Amino acid sequence: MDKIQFQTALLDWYDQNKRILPWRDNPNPYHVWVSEIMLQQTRVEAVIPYFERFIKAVPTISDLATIEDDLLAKLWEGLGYYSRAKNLKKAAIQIVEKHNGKLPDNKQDLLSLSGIGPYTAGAISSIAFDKREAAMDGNVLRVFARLLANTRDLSNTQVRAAIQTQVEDVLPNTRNGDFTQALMEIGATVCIPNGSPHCEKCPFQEICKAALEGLTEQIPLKRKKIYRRLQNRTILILELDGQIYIEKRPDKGLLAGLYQFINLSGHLNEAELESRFPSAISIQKIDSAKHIFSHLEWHMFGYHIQLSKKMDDYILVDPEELVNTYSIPSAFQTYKDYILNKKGL
DNA sequence: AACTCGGGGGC
DNA sequence: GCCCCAGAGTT
Repeated sequence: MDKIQFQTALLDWYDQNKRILPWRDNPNPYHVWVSEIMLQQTRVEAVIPYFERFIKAVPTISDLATIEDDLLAKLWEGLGYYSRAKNLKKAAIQIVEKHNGKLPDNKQDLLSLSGIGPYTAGAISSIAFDKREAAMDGNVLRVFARLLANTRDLSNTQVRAAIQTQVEDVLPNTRNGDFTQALMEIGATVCIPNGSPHCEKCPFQEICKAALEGLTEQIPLKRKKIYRRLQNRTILILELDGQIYIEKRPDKGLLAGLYQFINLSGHLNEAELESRFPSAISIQKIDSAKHIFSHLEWHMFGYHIQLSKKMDDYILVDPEELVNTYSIPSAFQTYKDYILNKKGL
């Protein structure tokens, strides 16, 4: 199978098997950009509802450049990797100021924008502008590793660079956007990472070295295990006459700039909370919860504390307002549910 | 090169 | 539980 045959086989497969996805309806550069940012380390199925809501709420780059930070955070609530949203707005401002309000079409200028790295620059320039650029994501890496039976560690920089060159060598002279998407699509739906790949549905089953040699389970090489550090925390539903206290997280670090219930480091008992909140009318232990991040784990105790006096520094909100306007990350979902279930308190 | 940064789906 | 996902930014 020569290069032309490879391209034709892949594009034919794509034409017959591509999924209907909202960012493919009207793939203007802005839509492609937003979708690519949302799709970073995030599954297609998770992105779809966020993308549709986001485009309705923020239809253009100039809308994005001037969006209120809290609204932006709310539109990203639950999607994770929240710096993506901040960088998205930052890049929109850069585009308005330096690129006449239009997304640049070439990889180099795209790379200068916040939140756009090598993969996303290649993806946007090929998908939105049909440029002859490679976009190497986890799918493409895996597909090529299997095609060529590359048993090396794909986290290695040199191995990735070699595969990047191999991808660039087969890029077509037309339909570059479809070619980029087709490589990822076949990786996501046929040449899948977990479980067995669906080689019987693959147009390359007769040239794929991993398939021919029975190595699809061994390739790509398993990445080494990552250990998470554990943190104990105590989450407080601080209530004053049916309203709840929340606070804004610092604008750097984990869950930056999002809102949260008042919480403390460690697992506190009722006596410790009594001395810390002398104006408490009642202290009731509620649900415990665990939340897993990529690199750490929160083990949470929960307390519902009714107060008799106002507190400084914190934000007092109605339960409806808390749910409808403040972006509260999924780590606190158990305690959000507690409030919703107990509304009326 | 290693670490930070979220959350969830599928097994 | 465990793996990994249309990765980028920082250290």
